[in-house]
Amino acid sequence: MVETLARQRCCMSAQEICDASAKRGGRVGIASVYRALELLEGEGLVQRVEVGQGGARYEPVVPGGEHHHHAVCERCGRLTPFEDPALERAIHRLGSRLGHEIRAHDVLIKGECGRCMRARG
Amino acid sequence: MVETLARQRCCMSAQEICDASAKRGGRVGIASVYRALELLEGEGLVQRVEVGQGGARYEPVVPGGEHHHHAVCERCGRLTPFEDPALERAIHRLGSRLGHEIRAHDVLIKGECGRCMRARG
DNA sequence: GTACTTGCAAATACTTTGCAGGTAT
DNA sequence: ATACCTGCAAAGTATTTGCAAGTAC
Repeated sequence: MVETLARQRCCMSAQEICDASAKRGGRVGIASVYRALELLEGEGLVQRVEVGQGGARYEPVVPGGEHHHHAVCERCGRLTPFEDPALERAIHRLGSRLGHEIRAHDVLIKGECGRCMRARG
Repeated sequence: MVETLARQRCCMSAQEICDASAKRGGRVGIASVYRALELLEGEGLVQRVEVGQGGARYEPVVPGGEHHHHAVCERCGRLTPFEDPALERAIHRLGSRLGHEIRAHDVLIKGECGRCMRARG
């Protein structure tokens, strides 16, 4: 059941995970969702993403695989995932220069999304 | 007085700003701090930084000047600011590729800080 | 006085914890 | 029976809002 939670692709809030699980038959309390997320995050299977809209979101970590970041639209709130090798390279190069381990990193871009730009000016 | 808040250099929590202001004579309620931060953030004079430790932090934005990001130590919680031109370049290049405006961006590095690495293994 | 700002206290939102009941071993 | 997992409800923290009082014009 804990597995069910992490099966969603995109990042979701704890509440969304709870609701989504409920819809597919598995009734879960919000407390259990948080408890499961805490465990999964500890195992490195889920990562917490903060998009500055009150409330964290969580998304599964693909074990050895792709790695993306998020762009959040300041107008509609839509979250767009993206990946960029040059960005990753820049961050990993930082490791040697900085006297700080880079166990994980997160990049958040804020601005208007393409959809809103097209819809308005 | 609103100015007093943003005069601190590093990023602080709302509560820290409140306490710091109180110490230098200006008694401010936490509510006013949040109200001022909201305004200043709207004006682009202050930016909210989320380091995933429950509670946002805020720091003044140097108008045309330097721009840094943060590395947070997973062991001691210490926050280390850093800047990296290559990283900035990578992000700005992203702008053209991504169908998303880049009005602001944030990079957070998580890992053990130099001090902790030296103190332990 | 009218308009605006402020701090306090109450209200909210999100997350964590205590606990009693249920399941597995 | 023991150990573990669960949901509910209570407790906590962070942030926002309502409001009456204070200040500026």
